Amino acid sequence: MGRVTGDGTVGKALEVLDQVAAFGRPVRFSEILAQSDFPKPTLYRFLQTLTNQQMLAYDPERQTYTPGLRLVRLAHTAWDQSTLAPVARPHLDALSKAVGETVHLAQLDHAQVLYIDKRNANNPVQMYSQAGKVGPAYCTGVGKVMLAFLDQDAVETVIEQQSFHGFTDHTLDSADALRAELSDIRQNGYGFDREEHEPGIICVAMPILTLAGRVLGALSVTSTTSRTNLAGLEAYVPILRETADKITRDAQNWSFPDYQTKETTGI
Amino acid sequence: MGRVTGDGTVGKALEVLDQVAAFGRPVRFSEILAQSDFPKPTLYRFLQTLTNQQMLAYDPERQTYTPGLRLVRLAHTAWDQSTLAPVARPHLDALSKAVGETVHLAQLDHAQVLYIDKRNANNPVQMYSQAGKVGPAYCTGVGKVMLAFLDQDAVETVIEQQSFHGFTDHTLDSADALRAELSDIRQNGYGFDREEHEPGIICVAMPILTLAGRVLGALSVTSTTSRTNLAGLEAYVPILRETADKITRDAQNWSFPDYQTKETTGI
DNA sequence: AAACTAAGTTTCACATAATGAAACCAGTTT
DNA sequence: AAACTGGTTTCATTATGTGAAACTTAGTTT
Repeated sequence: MGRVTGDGTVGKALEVLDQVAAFGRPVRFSEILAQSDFPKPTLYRFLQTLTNQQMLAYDPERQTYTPGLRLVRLAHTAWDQSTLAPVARPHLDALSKAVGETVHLAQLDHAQVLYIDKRNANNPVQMYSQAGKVGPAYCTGVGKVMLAFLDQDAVETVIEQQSFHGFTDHTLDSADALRAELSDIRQNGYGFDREEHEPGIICVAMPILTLAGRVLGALSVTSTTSRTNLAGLEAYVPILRETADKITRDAQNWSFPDYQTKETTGI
Repeated sequence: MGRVTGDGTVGKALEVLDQVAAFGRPVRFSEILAQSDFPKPTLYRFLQTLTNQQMLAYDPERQTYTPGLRLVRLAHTAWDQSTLAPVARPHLDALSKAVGETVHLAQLDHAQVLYIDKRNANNPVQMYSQAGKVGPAYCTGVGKVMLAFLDQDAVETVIEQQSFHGFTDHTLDSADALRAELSDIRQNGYGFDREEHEPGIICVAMPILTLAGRVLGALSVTSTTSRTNLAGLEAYVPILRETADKITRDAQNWSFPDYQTKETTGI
């Protein structure tokens, strides 16, 4: 039959969940239906189930669905256990204090960049708003340095999945351009975003690798062309490398999360 | 046969997901099996499906499961669309700056307090680590003020679900004690945490209500007995009330999320 | 090295649960 | 009042999920 999901009913339900999330705003049944491959009653049932399960929230007033609170609860654990964030946190704090610019911590998820943590330039942060955000891999500093250190065939798989939308006129808009850039990055050990995603926004990025060389994530320091330039950002390379190394070291050791006291401090 | 979930296969799968998350650490198949009502192969299949779907992450090295990255992605949207956080953010920033103490924004989820956002006292924040965290309703400032303004029968339902564990010797450890406290809070319009959850930790909390009086969430300012006392915290009541009012007002207006430009700023 | 054991994985007959065409039920519009 | 449109329910059919039992490693013991 038609290409669906694999993973049976559960997979299908999660597909619906993704669809709703993808709208990025409260959506009505009919809007989802229009996007969906599922027949009306099937979709209807999934939405009911997901809502029951608090994976979606339903606003009876406006008759709209949004992703539900249960996700927030679950994600807390996910963030704390399946990402670099807890290990990286102190190092990210230090880095942030040292450079005084916006810093990001990201990981690769599928073929996308997933932002895991962030410190804002000066104003005391509004984080989670950004953690969990996804972005294109081919035109962000963190994205490119992570791709650069993937193994050859993994890169190709990921490259195939990029859509190469030209955000600015500096955006690398072809697989070949990207391959060349990745090769450069591999050479240097770090990379830049030269206003490739947003005009005026530049960054320098450093991969976080295991001792064996596997990609764990990436760090970046972001600024604007009005405040500095690439040469200015390059000055941060040493401290970025240091920070990345520390994270690597901690991650390596910490990999035995031997029964940490689950809740030492109350919230 | 035995009480399960309702919501068919999807519900069961999500139950498993919760179980894994509840461990709060990477878990092996056999550990989950021990907790689970599902027979071995059934559980096995669910874990496979969830892992496939990135709702769980599997570490083949240690043979352990943890909540997966997909949750982080999804929660971002949930947080941004189904919580007070985006509306409250600027007001929370202002409040934080004004009082210089740790402030929390929370909502009620099931019978628990779900922390949605936070600003730390002085050190520039490590938020998401806390957002998504859940806590008991009966012995936190935010929990109690939210319960206080629920309608009568809703309160009773919630009270039944509390477990009344005595965290400290100030903890309200019975339904009746709690009912009395709620009545006081209703009188005053705000409430305290008198070291009920953690010794030395006190807070003043203010509900966020709709104009019609329905509970949306709660705010709190937290401090320690070494730095101040309840009278000291009470001084924050006016600014807390003001902040809560502003959030109410914005939430009321903002409820038509009329096609906001999905991504104005890149990350 | 043969005999246990425990943890994880696969099989397969069976029963349950998901499926979706069609029908139904508001509200709205023509 | 007839013809939409968006949402909900029914129900026979079928696909899917189910779990006892069997099997496969890998790790211990005798």
